[in-house]
Amino acid sequence: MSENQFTFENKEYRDTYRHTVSHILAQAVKRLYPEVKLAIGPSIENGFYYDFDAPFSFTQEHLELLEAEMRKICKEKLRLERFELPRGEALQLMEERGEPYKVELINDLPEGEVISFYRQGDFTDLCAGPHLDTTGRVKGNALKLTSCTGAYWRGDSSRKMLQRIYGTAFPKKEELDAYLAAVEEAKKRDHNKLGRELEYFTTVDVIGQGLPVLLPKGARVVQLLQRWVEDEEQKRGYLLTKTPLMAKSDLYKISGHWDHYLDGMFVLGDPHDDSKECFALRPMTCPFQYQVFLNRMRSYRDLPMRLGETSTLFRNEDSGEMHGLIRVRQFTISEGHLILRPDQLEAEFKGCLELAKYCLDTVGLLEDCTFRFSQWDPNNQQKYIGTPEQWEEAQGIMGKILDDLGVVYSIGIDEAAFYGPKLDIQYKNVHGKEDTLVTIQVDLLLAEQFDMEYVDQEGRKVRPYIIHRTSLGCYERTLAYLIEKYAGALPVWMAPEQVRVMPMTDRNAGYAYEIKAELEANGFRVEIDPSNEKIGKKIREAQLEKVPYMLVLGDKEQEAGQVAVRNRKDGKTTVMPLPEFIEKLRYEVDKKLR
RNA sequence: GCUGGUGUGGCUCAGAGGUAGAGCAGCUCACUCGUAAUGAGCAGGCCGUGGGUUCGAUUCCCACCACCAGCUCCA
Repeated sequence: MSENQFTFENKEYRDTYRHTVSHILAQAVKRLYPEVKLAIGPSIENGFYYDFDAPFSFTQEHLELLEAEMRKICKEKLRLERFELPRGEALQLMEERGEPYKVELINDLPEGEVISFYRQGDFTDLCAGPHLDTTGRVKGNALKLTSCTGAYWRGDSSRKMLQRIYGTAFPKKEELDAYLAAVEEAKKRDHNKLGRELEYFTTVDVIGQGLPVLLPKGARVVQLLQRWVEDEEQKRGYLLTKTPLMAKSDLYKISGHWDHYLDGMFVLGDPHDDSKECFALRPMTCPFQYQVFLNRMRSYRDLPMRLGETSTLFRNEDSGEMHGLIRVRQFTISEGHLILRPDQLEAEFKGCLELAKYCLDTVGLLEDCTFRFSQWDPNNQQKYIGTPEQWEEAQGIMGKILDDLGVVYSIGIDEAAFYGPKLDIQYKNVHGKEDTLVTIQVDLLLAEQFDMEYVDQEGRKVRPYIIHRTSLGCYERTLAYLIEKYAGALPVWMAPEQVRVMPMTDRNAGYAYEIKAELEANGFRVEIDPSNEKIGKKIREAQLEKVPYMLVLGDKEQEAGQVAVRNRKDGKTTVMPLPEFIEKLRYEVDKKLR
């Protein structure tokens, strides 16, 4: 065994260490509150948690008492001893100790599975291990209970909500402090805070949950991303469509949304009253865009048909789901559907992936993305349309494409759309929570529902394949991640305010306005500092540091007909003629430099 | 939807059972200043909304709404 096996560089050791700390937490809980029942307590990415069923709510005060008890347990240097029991004795032990959750876990273990326990002093827990040999190896001053919150038993929302205590632990206190400081630092980039401070968006009580208002700055960024994506798609052979934001229930009955997605839709009218028309706002664009294909009889020569749309969607999310710009009830995505001959599937899928990667790379998010192959769950068939055979076929084809393209992906079971498997491109926010940014989906089912067909070379009518895809995903969500990625200081090409003009004195105000007008005439986004326009007022510094360039204009510059350019990146000021600055800006914007 | 927390002028917060404060931002005036904070004055609040308890509530209780973290669900 080499020495560095017992450091946090080694994930296995790190997990073992933190899992042991979670046992120490459970032991502390049982010592202080014996009536509390134990559930499970694994290590996770940045620490560990343990779920408890307690007749009271844990508070910050409880956590502090528990931390103190945990430190005590570390000092006691209790040995962790593993032992195995046959099923009957294991059940008896947990029943005697009054642990119903552990009893359930044992009952669910497959026949023949080894049932192991770990004992440390007066505490024994059902656990597969592994663990450290003694609680003395845990540094008491380098562990911290970070939060407590609700969590469903076995992740099932129909079962009891338990209380989860999150914590973390490191081998040294300095490492713990550095981690906690990094977490605090990350929170400063939180788009939900920064985006409001910098006036990208706001929310309004009387408008409602999940319905953010994009303020001029946020709207500007979204607008230029949309224009750019639409142009890029046009270059790649996409046809732009504009389809309605709502439709009669009839459309959704054909698509399957009425049966599989009704809870997620905003319905206008009474779905149970057949005497009147009933509408619903669209939660997806698919059934609308298919109508473009269905407009007339299609030939194999028409395929692939690549349809793109900057599409606004409405989804009636549960009230607790909304989060800033990341999870909302109305959003706009770079939607698109490709209608294909089967032999075109692989090449077109590749084209979609290349486009998505190009878009994400250009805005700077690709380097932090991960890929997930989202599959159906054969044990949850009521969620999906189609037969197991059709699903196996679609997933088989998609898996082969992904492998051929060398995509490194994880597999997400029961993460598929109701009509097909997906490649989801995932991104984590500053809190470490992951969401889908871009999705590319293979759909062999909906063409049949909509009776879509084309005439092949032999004159036969054939069902096309369909790819559902986004290129930059949802603009609101993308904006949120951009704010977090750049801490609000967006690259010049997408910055809502590219240049701030600051007259030194009001003698220079006229000159400043001339410069501003000239820059705007060249298509740049400029503001005059609203407070410095008059002398002696303060600068809006919090926003100012997010603006890429500041032009300081005093008597000297005015007389020489120049501008003093302060670059945000290095803080340096360079004096140059305006045309030179315009050229510099134009270069950065055209090249989309970051 | 579930668990916990929060809700006081545009923002950050203080306050207390008798009907509200500070700093910053805003406006006015003065000051003409070289790259993150000039000075003086003014204005701004039905203390999230609706009920209840009370002589009296923004402060106590209930419901609802919104915001935050997490769970579940999803782009």
